[in-house]
Amino acid sequence: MSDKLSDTVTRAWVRLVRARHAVVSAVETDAKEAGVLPVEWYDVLWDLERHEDGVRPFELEQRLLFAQYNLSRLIDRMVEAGLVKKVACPSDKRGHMLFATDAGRKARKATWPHYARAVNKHLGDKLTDVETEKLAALLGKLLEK
Amino acid sequence: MSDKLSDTVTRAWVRLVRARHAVVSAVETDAKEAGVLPVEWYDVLWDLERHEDGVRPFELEQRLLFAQYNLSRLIDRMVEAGLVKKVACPSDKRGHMLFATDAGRKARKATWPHYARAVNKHLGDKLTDVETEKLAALLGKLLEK
DNA sequence: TGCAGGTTGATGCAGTTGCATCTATATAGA
DNA sequence: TCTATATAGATGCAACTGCATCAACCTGCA
Repeated sequence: MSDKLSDTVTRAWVRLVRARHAVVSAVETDAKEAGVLPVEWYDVLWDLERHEDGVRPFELEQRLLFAQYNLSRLIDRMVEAGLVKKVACPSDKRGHMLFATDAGRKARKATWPHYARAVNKHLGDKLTDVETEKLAALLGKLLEK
Repeated sequence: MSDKLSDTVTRAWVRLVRARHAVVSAVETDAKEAGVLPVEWYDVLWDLERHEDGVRPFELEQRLLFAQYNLSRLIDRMVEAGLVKKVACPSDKRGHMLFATDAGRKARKATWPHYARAVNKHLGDKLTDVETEKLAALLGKLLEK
């Protein structure tokens, strides 16, 4: 393991940070202007909709890479906002199951086209299909092991 | 501009967010364990070292993509920590010039090998040189205009 | 020159994050 | 069964971020 960084690796590192920052902040700015849900809220709701039988917070934590204490409070806010429902978990008294409420489903649905548009604009439109595929593949390698 | 997101674009978007998160948080964990400077501190110092004649905060803001209010306070903390020196700007009484102190230079230098190792480990070693080059090129396209 | 509008940087405040720690419950093993 | 250890989730506190706004200063133009 070297203490030297090649120029190539350095460039990839810097650009990974910057490109993500550029894309995410552009998308979030668009979302904010449209007055729709923040990305994390969207992601949580989307996960809950795909798992209709209820989701334990720790599952969400693993799938969406949240810090435990952040997720705990995010869920509180979403419950407060009426988008998520918390139900005591019958099989584990420490925990609870989470469900999207109707309002949550509705809000997510209304949010979706804004994200689609923004992601297309700030990411999809800047690359050809082949390039996008390649990018996803390379990023995937960074996520392995 | 479509309200539909292709699977490919979606995958690239998700992985951009996750890969950056995975790499950055792994690198920061290593840095924290080693007790060296946080990345933003490193970046600021590095920029100051490369511009020996002093840097205006707004330049730093543009080059390193900081929010103005965050940078303002980050600089205060770094001045407080003795790593950065603030000098009234002779040509513009609103602003000041920033310089790295000797302690700042020393801290940055001590930090460097840890980042190099961590970035190699969490990014460089996961891709071939050609792949890294390609990744940097594709990410670069996301940063254009 | 004098003023309108822009730029630089700071800051009060509310909301969020990170860390450490706590409680309650579950589970594995003596 | 009883205990030790692990896991799920919450929370107090300090630090940080985002927003809005401010004061000071600069610049261009009438």
